[in-house]
Amino acid sequence: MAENICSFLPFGRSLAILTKSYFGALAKRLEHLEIERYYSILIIIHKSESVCTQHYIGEQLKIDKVSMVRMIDYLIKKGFVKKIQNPNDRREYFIELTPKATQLMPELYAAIDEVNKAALKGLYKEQQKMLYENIATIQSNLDSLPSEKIFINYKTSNKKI
Amino acid sequence: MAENICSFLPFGRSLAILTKSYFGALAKRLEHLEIERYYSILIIIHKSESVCTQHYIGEQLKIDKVSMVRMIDYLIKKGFVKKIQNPNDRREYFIELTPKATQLMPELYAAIDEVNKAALKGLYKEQQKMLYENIATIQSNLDSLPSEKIFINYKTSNKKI
DNA sequence: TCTAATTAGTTCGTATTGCTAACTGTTAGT
DNA sequence: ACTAACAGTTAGCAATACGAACTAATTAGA
Repeated sequence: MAENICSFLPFGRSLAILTKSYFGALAKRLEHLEIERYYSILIIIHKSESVCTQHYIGEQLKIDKVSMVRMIDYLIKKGFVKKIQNPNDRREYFIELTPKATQLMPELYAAIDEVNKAALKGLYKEQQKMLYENIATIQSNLDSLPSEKIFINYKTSNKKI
Repeated sequence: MAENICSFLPFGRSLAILTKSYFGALAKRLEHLEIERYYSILIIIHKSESVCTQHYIGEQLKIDKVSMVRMIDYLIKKGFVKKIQNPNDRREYFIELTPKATQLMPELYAAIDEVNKAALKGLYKEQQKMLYENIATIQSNLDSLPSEKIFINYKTSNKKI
């Protein structure tokens, strides 16, 4: 088509489709691992310089606390994180990586790096930098707008394409 | 933080959060309308130069056929589209906008334009153009990677933030 | 022509996630 | 001591993606 029909769609629609494709590729790249979701939670914990509560993780990833409970439960069940009550504030629990998860992190970073590189192929370093900056700008613009909460899910299926 | 923790996350995570924010803002901007979802389906139909089958719409928006059934049913129930069996291939149904939907389209485009403008505020026209191009490039890169199907949902809630 | 394969769309069941609301236990403020 | 706020939990609802099985219609092939 001369004028792609997608150019009329809301900007966010392009992003949604892009996001979907990205996580599809990442899931494929990581399918040999024992875990197929919640990588970002592991990264937040791993990269955090301090201890992480569920509240903190949820804030970073914009995940609500109820969903956080479910996700952390899953990660505990899989043996990737453990929950340690903060003795100084017993309402909180510190979420920590198990050795099993720690051991897995380099591979996770490598996979992410690989998919990022593949996704950004053909963009000059300058363009990549600008892209990240623009995304940050847009995020900041949107954060200042009135909005309704929106629900976004990612779930891998077993179907290969 | 000097080095934002988010910079370590998969690129797609930034996109996911951005997408979420975008649709939150758009939903807010459109909350006075009688419809709160599936705008993109209406746009695909409206902008298409030919008739639209469910199959075609799903392909454009990367929505699976089962979900398409539900969405079209919703739009029919709301009186925004109607389904007309193709006499030349009675397996197919053409999805068409009702006058009610047609009448609503200008406002929808205006709202999208407004949110897009707000989202892209601070980016020069050149940068915006580059952004769109880069997104298209990345999409094309990702389309050529092996992937698993991924599930993405958007649902507005009633909670205001 | 007759049969098999394919296609458009539907229905059912399952899984995931976000939300609200109500709840427990803990901490902080007055 | 009493109350409010907070971290996290639980239960239930809604929305969406998926696979599988299905119907009806069409197309391809022998």
